[in-house]
Amino acid sequence: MTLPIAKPILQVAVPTPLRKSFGYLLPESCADASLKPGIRVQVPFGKRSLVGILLDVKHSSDTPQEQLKEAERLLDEEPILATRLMELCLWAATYYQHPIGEVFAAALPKHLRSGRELPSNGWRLTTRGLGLPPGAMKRAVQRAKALELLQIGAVDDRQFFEQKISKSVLRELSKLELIERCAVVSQPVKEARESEAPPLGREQARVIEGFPLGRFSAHLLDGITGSGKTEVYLQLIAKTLARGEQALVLVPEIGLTPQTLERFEKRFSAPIVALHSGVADGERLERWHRGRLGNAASIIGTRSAVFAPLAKLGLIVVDEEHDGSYKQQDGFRYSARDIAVKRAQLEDCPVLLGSATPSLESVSNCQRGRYVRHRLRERQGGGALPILQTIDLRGQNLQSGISDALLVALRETIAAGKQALLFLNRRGYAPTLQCHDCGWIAGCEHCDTRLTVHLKRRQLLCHHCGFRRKLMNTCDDCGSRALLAKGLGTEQLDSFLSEQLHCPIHRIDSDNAKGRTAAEKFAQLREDPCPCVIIGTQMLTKGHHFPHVQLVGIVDTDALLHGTDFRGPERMAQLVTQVAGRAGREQVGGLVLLQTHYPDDPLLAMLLKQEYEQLSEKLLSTRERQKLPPCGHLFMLRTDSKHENDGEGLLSSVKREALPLIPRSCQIIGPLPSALPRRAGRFRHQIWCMSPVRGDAQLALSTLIACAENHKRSAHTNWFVDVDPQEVV
DNA sequence: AGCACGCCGACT
DNA sequence: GTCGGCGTGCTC
Repeated sequence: MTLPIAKPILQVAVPTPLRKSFGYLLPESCADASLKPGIRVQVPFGKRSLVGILLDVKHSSDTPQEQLKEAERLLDEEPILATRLMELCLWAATYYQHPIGEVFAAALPKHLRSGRELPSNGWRLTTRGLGLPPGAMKRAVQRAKALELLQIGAVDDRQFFEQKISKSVLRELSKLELIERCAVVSQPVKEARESEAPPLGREQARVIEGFPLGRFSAHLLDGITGSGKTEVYLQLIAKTLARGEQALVLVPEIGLTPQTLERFEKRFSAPIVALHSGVADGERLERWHRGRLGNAASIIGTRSAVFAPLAKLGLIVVDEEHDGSYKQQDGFRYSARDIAVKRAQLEDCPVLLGSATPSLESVSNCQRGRYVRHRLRERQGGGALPILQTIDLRGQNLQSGISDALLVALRETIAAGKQALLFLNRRGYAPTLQCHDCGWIAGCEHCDTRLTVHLKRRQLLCHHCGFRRKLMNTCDDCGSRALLAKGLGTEQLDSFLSEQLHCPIHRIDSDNAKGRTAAEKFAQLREDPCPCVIIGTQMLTKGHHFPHVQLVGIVDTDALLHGTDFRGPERMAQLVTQVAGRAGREQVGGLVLLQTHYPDDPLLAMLLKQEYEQLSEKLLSTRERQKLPPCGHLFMLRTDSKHENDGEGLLSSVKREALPLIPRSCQIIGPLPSALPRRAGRFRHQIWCMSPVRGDAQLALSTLIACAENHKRSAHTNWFVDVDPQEVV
């Protein structure tokens, strides 16, 4: 007697915001297909047809068999996601409690999500080609050579090129239906011919020599600006390539400038592939595929590149690991840095997090022995550290936010033929427009915020939602013409300094320098040592070198001092240290001046000593006392709603229902309105879910999610979760 | 999130 | 009469 063989059930991750996977029957026509997890499956879903990822093949299902639909077709023969990437996505879906289908969608290039075929990169014999007698086409030398090569199996384009078999020969064979295009896995490019590796410093050499490739370990490269972190990355990548393995390098969103990429490309003969938001979909698929097949020696990319496939991953580098842009701020809110560490674990390779100002998360991981800490305290090329000083603003005369002392310092710097840099984290001319007669303030129609004055554009702009209106001449309320632009922005600094100083003023902010323009400006400032003033926002801080800058001025230190959330002091310390690091790299006597009304502030005092490490330990002990991240775990359930009280109402009832089921170690705080209660016309609220035990916080969050899912969905109220939130405002 | 169903008001 | 507004419910 034979047992009835149960029909296989395909468990599929479907791109939908539902937190589950879906089961499908295997169509008869695919009965003999190989069903490897990681292939794409086209499935009916409601009235639609979607591309999902096969997670598993089962023989039973929770849903009754008769409710299962048949899958429409299998889109791949071989998995497009390797086992380890599948594991990584599954882990991320659990860790971030995010719908599995959307996690997979985030890990795939758009073209693969929409069901397109993988690009072909080689040739294989057709059935007819396989049937050819050995030694066929003896007289057509080139064709015979091609067929000979193909006897072993599929061959990629690069090998034909190396064997000097031309494309036309292959095209003819293809016309004869002897060969066809296909996707081939090729060997990673092994030759890592390094060029012009500069001599290493003692500290750098120690890191590289002792670095354990070949198995999982996590490392923090804690190196002051100018200490040569990038050189350490490059040499470790070289070692990785020499082992026949590939490297994955993550950089912050703005860090992947053409110069950065160039530095990597110049160094290695092996192909380096860049993945960032500027790469178009078609090209992205091409590059993604090259990594998967081993044709790319390394991938360097921003956040989403953490999911990029690499056939033989041997090293992951996360540069400027403290940078906030690694955390996605909408939809699937993952941290690429944290996923990178998990990925290294799954791939069994080392991960190196680098920063001059490590996040408290990483500092804490070092203290707990989870990461190995490597310190680089010497500046390469011997550049001296700049001197930090405060300018006490109390009672001082200010013009456009600049004190006389700072103005003098600027004049002296320019007179000495050097460059100066001013940091002000506020673009536009002024943050407020106020009526001098009645006190009216120009506010945004859609947000609880003021409109920023942009004088050159004659516009008022909301920096939160993008709302704009023409700069008016009269007050909306009383019609007075006495309108004052109050407060300070980079545009105003620009025009003030243009009057005061007789040198070029370069403003670098997103109004003024975007994309290519910014890159060109950076390049120009790097090359040209002529005296000038560079004014910039946060854009300045992200890893750019300004070798000729001698003076750095932090115009509004107090704004940084009074940050909005518990990460404020940490961000302040990182920002000031990073900005200070722009000074004096190749100059002696670099000077950083911080304008402040609070020269005695303890945080500032510590910053002046330039002991970020001690400072971060101090901040960490404060977090320890408050049980805030990374010393406690923080998850949030957030809402945004059209009507003021809907979100809060939803959160209150979710909290009430969930509370009895929540672990004792958990603290549930809220619902609270967000610091900017209304943004882009929507009201925002949140619940904090905190516990010293991660598992407990996770459990509490899933309870909250379960309760939220039980509420009927309203068209006007959205809710979403944020695990390890970056901004708590 | 889509997408359809279904129930009410104000148009040809 | 029916076009379309959005509240409600479902997706293997």
